[in-house]
Amino acid sequence: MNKTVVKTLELLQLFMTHEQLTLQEIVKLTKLPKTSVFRMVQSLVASGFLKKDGEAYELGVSLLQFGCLVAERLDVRKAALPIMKQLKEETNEAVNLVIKDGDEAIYVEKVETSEPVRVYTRVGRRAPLYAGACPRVLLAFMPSEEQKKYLDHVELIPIASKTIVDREQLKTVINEAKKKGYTVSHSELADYSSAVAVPIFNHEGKVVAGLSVVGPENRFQPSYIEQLVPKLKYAAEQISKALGFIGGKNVKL
Amino acid sequence: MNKTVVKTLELLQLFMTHEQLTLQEIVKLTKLPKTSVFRMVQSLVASGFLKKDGEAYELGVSLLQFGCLVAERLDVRKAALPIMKQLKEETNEAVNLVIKDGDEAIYVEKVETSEPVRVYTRVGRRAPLYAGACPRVLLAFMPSEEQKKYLDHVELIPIASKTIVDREQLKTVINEAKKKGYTVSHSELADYSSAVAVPIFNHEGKVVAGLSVVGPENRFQPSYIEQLVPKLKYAAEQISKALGFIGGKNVKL
DNA sequence: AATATTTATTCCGTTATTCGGAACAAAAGG
DNA sequence: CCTTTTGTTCCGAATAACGGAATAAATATT
Repeated sequence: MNKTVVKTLELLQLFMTHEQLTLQEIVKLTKLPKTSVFRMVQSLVASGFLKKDGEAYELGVSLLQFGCLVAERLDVRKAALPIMKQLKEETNEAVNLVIKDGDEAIYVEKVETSEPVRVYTRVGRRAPLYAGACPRVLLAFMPSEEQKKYLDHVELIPIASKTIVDREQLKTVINEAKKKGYTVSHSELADYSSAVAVPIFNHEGKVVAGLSVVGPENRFQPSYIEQLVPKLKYAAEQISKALGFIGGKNVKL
Repeated sequence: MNKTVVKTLELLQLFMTHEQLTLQEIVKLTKLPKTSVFRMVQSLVASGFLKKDGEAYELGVSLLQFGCLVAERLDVRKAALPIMKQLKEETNEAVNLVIKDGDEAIYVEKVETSEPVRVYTRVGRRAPLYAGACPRVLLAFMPSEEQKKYLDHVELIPIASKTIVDREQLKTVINEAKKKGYTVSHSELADYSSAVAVPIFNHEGKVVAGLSVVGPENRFQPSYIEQLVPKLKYAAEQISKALGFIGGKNVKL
């Protein structure tokens, strides 16, 4: 592996949380020698990944191009989008699609609602697999050994007021999700926001994505959730079918 | 500057034109020693910029995150989107927004139409500044010395059937654009597609983007274009105002 | 089933490149 | 005018990248 490259790309990651950074600021954040940072930044600028905007540096538009390519090439996303829109029409709630990336969930598509009170999620956002309905549905339906390994090692850090931080409770919730085929979250990733999520399977019967309906907590009462679940399940089924999943078969676990 | 980093990021650029690449294929394309390519690819995988999908490598979802961040942070885009949607409603044609990135134009936003016959442009797509209405409008309104330098050195390569490849003709078209405040293209970037574009200015009176209406060539007759121009100009004015441009003032050239 | 072939990965001595302190330059602030 | 801050260049030392060759793994061929 190539140390310099990894370090340089780590540096680039700083720009995920900082819109603009001056050389000095990068030096402080990375605690790397100024000269080294300078060289790395130069290289990133030369490659179009950063650009200098007056004093400070910011992400280059090349990254926009890459991002769009990735979005286009995600075929779950392609299959899901029309059905997500339909689901939004039926429920009048925001609909999200997440996939697993390592030990994290990443939001790859969203359909916003026009409701005055709504929950905003950003495409590209990451969340741990244990928090939030949509990430957790990925966790619940992942191969059982992998799941076990994850559950044994993961550190449960609170993100919002009701993030599950108890390992046993998490296991219970996951088992319930597996049994019922969906999972619900209240204020796990953001306060006052709730979600209901179901899994999407590919042609091999493997979970490839989670589909969720998200909205303000006060609206997500049990009776309302009961109404949402069949709609979500139907949508997920449609998407899974589009990916070649043969309905009815048992999921490999 | 950091050679290894630049080379590695060059390698990554291969994935803009190739959805998937195996190690072998990368070696052939780059003509670099296998071991070096291997190391670079490993580094990119470690940083989440590539991921291994079975045999081959493909772009990692980290890039989706970066792309979304860039999109969000482009304030021209923020200001333009609602007005672009409105313009689409008025004209029933696809609307594009491009900005300049070095010697190229890059499409940063689009609003699609529901017309059966339409032109598809991908966000993140690049085009030279001399071809297509939208890129050319950036060229026409850029600072005159910079424009001169560009025009003296650029190599005019045909892209579609009517791409302008004659330097003098290009200069004429640019001067016309400056005078009229808009420019038109027919089959310059893609056959049978036409566009009308106008400039967007920021608070300093500098051109920061081009706004265009794109559609099938047969629909874009002179009489139709005459109808489009005022609508486009009005929309561009709105966006420019949102960016702090004080209308009426002369543009710095 | 054994062998050939292609592709991926590890090893390791050589050397080019990165490293980083220090000096320098430029700009901002007192 | 001097001080301070931030960005850029220099250069010898040290390390990290290089790449040929060997190995391993997976595929194809006989």
